[in-house]
Amino acid sequence: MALEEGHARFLRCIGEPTRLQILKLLVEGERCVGELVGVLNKEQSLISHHLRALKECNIVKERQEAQKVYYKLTDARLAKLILDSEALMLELSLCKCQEVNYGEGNQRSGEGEIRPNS
Amino acid sequence: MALEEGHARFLRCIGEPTRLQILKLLVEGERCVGELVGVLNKEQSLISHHLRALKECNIVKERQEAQKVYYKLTDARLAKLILDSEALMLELSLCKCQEVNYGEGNQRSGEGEIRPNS
DNA sequence: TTGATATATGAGTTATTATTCATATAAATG
DNA sequence: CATTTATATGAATAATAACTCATATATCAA
Repeated sequence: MALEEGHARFLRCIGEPTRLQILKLLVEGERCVGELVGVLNKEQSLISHHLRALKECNIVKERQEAQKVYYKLTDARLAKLILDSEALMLELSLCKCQEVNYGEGNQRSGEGEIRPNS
Repeated sequence: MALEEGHARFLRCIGEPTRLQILKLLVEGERCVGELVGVLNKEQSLISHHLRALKECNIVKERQEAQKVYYKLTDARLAKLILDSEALMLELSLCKCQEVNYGEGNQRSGEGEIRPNS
């Protein structure tokens, strides 16, 4: 059962919304922590914690440049896995979020942009 | 962010050791609850709860025959995803379970620390 | 009908994980 | 040196999720 434990741990590590957002940005290329914080508009410590979780699973690796730390995927096949699983989820309506519809996936959050709810 | 939520939910649904064990059996073909309970040697109610979770995510579907209920994957691509992600996990040593080493411990890591425990 | 078998369910408890807050480290800059 | 900028960390709390136990439902067989 050890095999399933590692496998499960890996899938759960990917399977968290904020980490998925991070990973989808890293699919496009290397990003430093500050960029991720800015784009995702979340607390810096939260992003750091999630990056650590990803690093501990060998899903991402880091590279320091001056004060900044850049992260990227450890392997291109991870990008494929992430994108493929997303496509499959959508196509098979797996885990449909009943209260939300996916079609409007256009999040263009700059930093500090706050939308008044209507 | 709704997209990532469904995606994450799906990955977490797969990413649980017992559910993965179930799924890997279903990759080979349809199984009824009793068979799963017998093979996995876990409580019947636990297996039932996990099957329900998988069903709610549309990952498996059921078919009743007499008293027995047979489960199978809803789509063959799920089997591929499960097997591919396992292979990738093994190949990249993602989320290595500290207490067990997977294949043969033949990985010569550059300067990585080899910590059998943490 | 009764009893046996197969599966499902809900409540309660425990375990795990995410998030925040405060603070620490570390590199650059003046 | 002190300060600013970028990132990391630990403790505490909040939110989820797994598991067990008791029990419910449903089908079959006598």
